[in-house]
Parts: sequence; structure tokens; C-alpha cells
Amino acid sequence: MNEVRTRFAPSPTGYLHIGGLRTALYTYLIARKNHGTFILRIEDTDQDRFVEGAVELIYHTLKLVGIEHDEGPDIGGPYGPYVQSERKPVYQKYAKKLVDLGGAYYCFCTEERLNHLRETGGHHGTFRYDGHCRNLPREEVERRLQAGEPYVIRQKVPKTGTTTFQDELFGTITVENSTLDDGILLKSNGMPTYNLANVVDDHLMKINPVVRGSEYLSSTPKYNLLYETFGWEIPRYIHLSPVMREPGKKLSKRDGDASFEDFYKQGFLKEAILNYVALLGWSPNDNREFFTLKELEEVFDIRGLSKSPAIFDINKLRWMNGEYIKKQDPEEFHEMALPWYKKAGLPENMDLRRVSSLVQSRTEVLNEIPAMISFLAELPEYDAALFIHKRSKTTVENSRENLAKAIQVLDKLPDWTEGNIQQALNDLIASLGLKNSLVFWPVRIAASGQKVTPGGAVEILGLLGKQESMRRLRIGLEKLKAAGGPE
RNA sequence: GCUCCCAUGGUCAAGAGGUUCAAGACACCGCCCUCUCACGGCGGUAACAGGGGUUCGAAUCCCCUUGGGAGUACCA
Repeated sequence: MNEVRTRFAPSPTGYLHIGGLRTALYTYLIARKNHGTFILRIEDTDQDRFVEGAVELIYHTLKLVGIEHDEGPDIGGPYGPYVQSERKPVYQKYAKKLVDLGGAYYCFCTEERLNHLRETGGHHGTFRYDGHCRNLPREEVERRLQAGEPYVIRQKVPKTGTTTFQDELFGTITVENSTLDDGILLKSNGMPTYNLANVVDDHLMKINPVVRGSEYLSSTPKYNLLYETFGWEIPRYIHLSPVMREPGKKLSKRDGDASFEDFYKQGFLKEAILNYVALLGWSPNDNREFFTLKELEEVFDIRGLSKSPAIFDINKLRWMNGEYIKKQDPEEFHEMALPWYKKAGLPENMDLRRVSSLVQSRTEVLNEIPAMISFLAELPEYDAALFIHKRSKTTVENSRENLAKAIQVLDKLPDWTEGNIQQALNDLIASLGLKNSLVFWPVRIAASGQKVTPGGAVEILGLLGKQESMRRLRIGLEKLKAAGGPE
């Protein structure tokens, strides 16, 4: 059996989209699972679409998530160069060879003629090259070439018959050759199109299987025709179904576009993103859903790949991210959370490790942290109505009474620790013979000014320190007094 | 328009003709835990797109319809 060599071949046109990341992942896993080689190739034959810094971003992202290539532009390898723009002469050589073999031909049609054809050809998308230059006499071709006329090299697709190929996932696919266009292989600027470059490079770099998005499914027959006229062995194919967004629900700029980089910056863990993406269109043969990259390298199997498009569900990613966060070592979480505490403006002297212990189990995405804890930095404006909570049986009246008593007790505490606070409040509750919530609820509300908080009254008071706590509790009491009701 | 591909709950999906009057996960709902929320525990709602075949038997095979995706560029 031949060595497995797969390649991830992105175009440097911007950030790495989630779908692209998944393609990279699967391609990588197929190589690793088979103890093969994983190659990175940059497909930059369209210089107009080149985006500055895109290549670096690809390196960075792949490295960050741990998808490391064995051959590629930055590390070299026996089949380089791995950047298509640097392989220009190679394509020209093979394009001409193709002409000699009768699988392609020179075409001198101008942009204008083609546009005219398009306009008069009926509906959009119905254009097919009319074969104008398909059978030009050899002498005429030579003459025009000599004259320096701009040209393009087109594939000469048979007019009749069918072409069939096998896809490991989709099975046998057959198309009528008559539906295939004489596509351009070599552009007038001497650069190849994908149609030529992928075939030449995959062959020269001994890529097998060829793994790519399903958007190439319908053009694969044309590539096979090329392999055939070259007399090259046709590779195995694995086409991957796409990842889509929720229909009608475009991800806004605010949510961040669906690039790895954006999610990462928002506070999604790289392991969680990779794990989620792995499961988008693939499932293991059991019900497991938590995998490290290393584990995926062991268990990945293309039989688990799905043929239908998968919709990216941010909800499940969030959940999975939350699971990863919960499983994090507390110290590790603390380190990751720190920048977000700064963003929330927490006081320098606050016990941030304690904050972390309260926040870790409540965080799905790191960027929710500031909103969750900003009340610790500053008491929000709030209404006395917050003191009313049906289930805790609190009212403005009893809150006023109990908060006042709590203030008395707490004010006397010499040593402001959670343990002491808890003890003092418990004692108070016991002496009054009340339900816990009757005291804890108003205290927590006054301390935080929020209905929902990470941690309870005791933890919050502990974090705030005595001075700030007492200040807030008294503000709460004033609010309650102002809210009226019988004394 | 034409060509190719796909089709199990809102989403990801298991299921490769009979042990499935269809797993699991997210989301949602309820209960428990509880000083709020979250966590955790327990339970629930929810699907084989429709119609024809084939077969003793179909989510599983075939056809049609419908829906979705892709291609139809001197983009990849």
C-alpha cells in the first residue's frame, strides 16, 4: 500500500474560517491516523486575491491548535516549493505538454469576445466556452504565438462520453462529458488556474488521498481527464461536505465572523473549538464527544464522516467551551481569566483567586466574565424592588428589618473573613429563628445590587472587604427605608 | 436554466433490511439540590420530508416530487 500523503491547500485570502480549519483538521487526521505525511501548500495563483499577512495567520492558527505539517513552505520538504506562485515554470511545462498530448489547446479569444458570448448566451451561469479556438490549425497557432498574441491554454474536454470517478465518501459519480466546459488551465499571465495546479501538484507531491471540500465534487471529472491524458495514476478522493451558518442568521460583526481567530479572541479555548469542529460532520463509533487532538489522531475514521452539510451551532460550541473551562485546572483558569478581570476594573487588592473559584463553573466563554463581576468593582444602580423575592419570602419590610440586624452584627466583626461572616449571619438567623434566605437575600442584594450574582452573600462580602461591604449594606438599608412601608 | 451531491427531532448526529413502536449530545421544559444564579443529580417534549415501488419485513434498496448544498470565473 502506498504511503498516505495528504495536503491542506488554503488560499491566502484572509483569516482561517471555521470550515477551513475543519478541512485542515480532517486532512491532518487522515494522514496521522495512517502514519502518513501531512503537507501544507499555499495556493496563491490568484495574486489579485492575495491578502497581506494571510499566510502568517494560517501558520499561526494551525500551530496554535496543534495541527503541524511535515512539509510546507516554512519548513521545506522533498517536493517543494510549496507555494504555487513559486512553481510557475512547472505549470507552464505541463500545460504545454498537455497541448502536445491533445488534452488542451491554445486559445486567443479576447476578454471582449468572451463577454459578448456571455451576454448573448442567455441567462447568467449558462455560459460555456464555444470552442472557437479548439481546432485552430497548428500553423495559425504557431504564427500567432510568434506574433506575441496573448493566449490562454484551455482543457480539451471530449464532446461525448462520460467520466466516472470514485469518492471514498460519496461513492461512484458519473457525469456526461458534454456538460463539462473547456476550462482555462493556464491564464494569460502565465499563472495556472486551480484546475491545472491541483492536478500537477498533487501528482508531483504524491498526494494520496486527495482531501478537499465538496465544492470540487463536480469538477473532479475534469481533473481525472487530465490525469488520464498525462498518464498519471488517479488518486483516491475524499470530498468533505461544507459547514454552513444558520440559514438567514448571518453571524454579525458583533458576534464576530466565523473565523478561528475571532472565536479565540472572544474567549473560546482552542481545544474546545477544535473538539467542536471535529464533531461537526464527523462522529466516532461510540458516544464520546470529548477528544484531544492526540486522541482524534487515534480514533479518527473517515467512515464517521457525514455527507450532508453541517450547520455551525454556536450554542453547542458555547456549551462545550464551558465544559472545557470547568475541567480546567483552577490555576490555569485563573491565568486565562485575569485579563478579563482587568477589563472589568476589579480593585487591585481584591482576592482574585477567590473570584476565579466563583466564576469558573459559571463561565461558558471568557468574554462573559466582565459583565458577570463588574458589580464587584462598582455597585450598580438598582431598585429597592430587587429586595422582593417570592421564593425567599422577602419583602421590603422584612428586608429592611433583617438587613438592619445583619448590619449591626457584621459591623461588630473584628476579623472580616468568609468564615466569620458566615458564622455571624448563621448565628443571627438562629437567634431570630428565621429561614436562611430571609437574611441572606437582602444582604446579597445590598452587597451586589444585582439579582443574580456568582457566589452568595458571604462570598461577595468577603471579596468586597469590610469597609466597602458596610458602605453598600447601608446604602441598601437607605433604599429600603426610602421605599416606605410600615416601620 | 443546466449538471452533480445530500435528506433521521430546532442543531450535531447513531442507525450500514428484522433484537429500534429510532440511541446519545446541545438547546428547551419540569423536579431535586440551594442564601440568587450557575454547577451537579433526575425526568420530559421533540425526528425517519412526501408519494410510489422492491421485500415476508424498510429510516435503511429503487423511482418521482419537494427541500437543501455545490458547480457552471483568466476564484480556489
